[in-house]
Amino acid sequence: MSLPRDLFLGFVKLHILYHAGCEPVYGLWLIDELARHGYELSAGTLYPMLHSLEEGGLLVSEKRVVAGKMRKYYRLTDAGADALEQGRERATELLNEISEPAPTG
Amino acid sequence: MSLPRDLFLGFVKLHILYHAGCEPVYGLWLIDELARHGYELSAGTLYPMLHSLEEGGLLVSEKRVVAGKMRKYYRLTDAGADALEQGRERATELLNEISEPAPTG
DNA sequence: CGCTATCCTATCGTCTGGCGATATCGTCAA
DNA sequence: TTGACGATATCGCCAGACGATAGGATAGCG
Repeated sequence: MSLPRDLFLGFVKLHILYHAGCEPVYGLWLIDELARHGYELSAGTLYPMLHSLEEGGLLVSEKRVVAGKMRKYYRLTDAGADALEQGRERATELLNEISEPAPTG
Repeated sequence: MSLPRDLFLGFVKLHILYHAGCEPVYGLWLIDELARHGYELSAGTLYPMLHSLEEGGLLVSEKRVVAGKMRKYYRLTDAGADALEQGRERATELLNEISEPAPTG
């Protein structure tokens, strides 16, 4: 059985921030990359997500024409790097906690 | 600067599942416990969350009267344990990935 | 006994956001 | 010009996050 999606969306965003920190990324590439990690999102989910991340100051975009196609490349901002770092810490803390054996019952 | 909340809500739910797997938990205790981990959520956020988790079959509840007060205790179901396990894996994978040093720029 | 404080859960109204489906835009090929 | 293709943008609906507030049960006080 699959998990409710809302459990994962934060993870997805963190992934996006990370990739945008490695190199400029664009929509369809992200959809593909995330699918490789098991997160299947449609364009109707990803693009608004990107927009809100940009609006929130975590990403900045820049239009480029590649092979005749317009692409919007997103890069991580300082605030985005900060958010990613906080996400890292939170995720570490979460894993530390939930990885302790839970008594069944 | 604080992160957008939606980055964290999945983490919060995983925390809840974990705690519910350790021992039966109830609303206000969770609010307190989560606050200790830096997640401040109000009752209006937590209770509907609990309800939807139960509706989704990840938790089951049981009413108990403690010190004269009615409390609804939530425990993890098998499906919930499964979800938690998947969350663990995802979180591990996420951390593995985003912990690699990202080339600046 | 009634009053009030306390503890805990439930819900209302609003606004945000996830989603599939669809529209749109720019370029290349013929 | 038309069509195909790579990509982004948006519409419309429904779920859900949120603060605020209500509800309900009991204990303690007088």
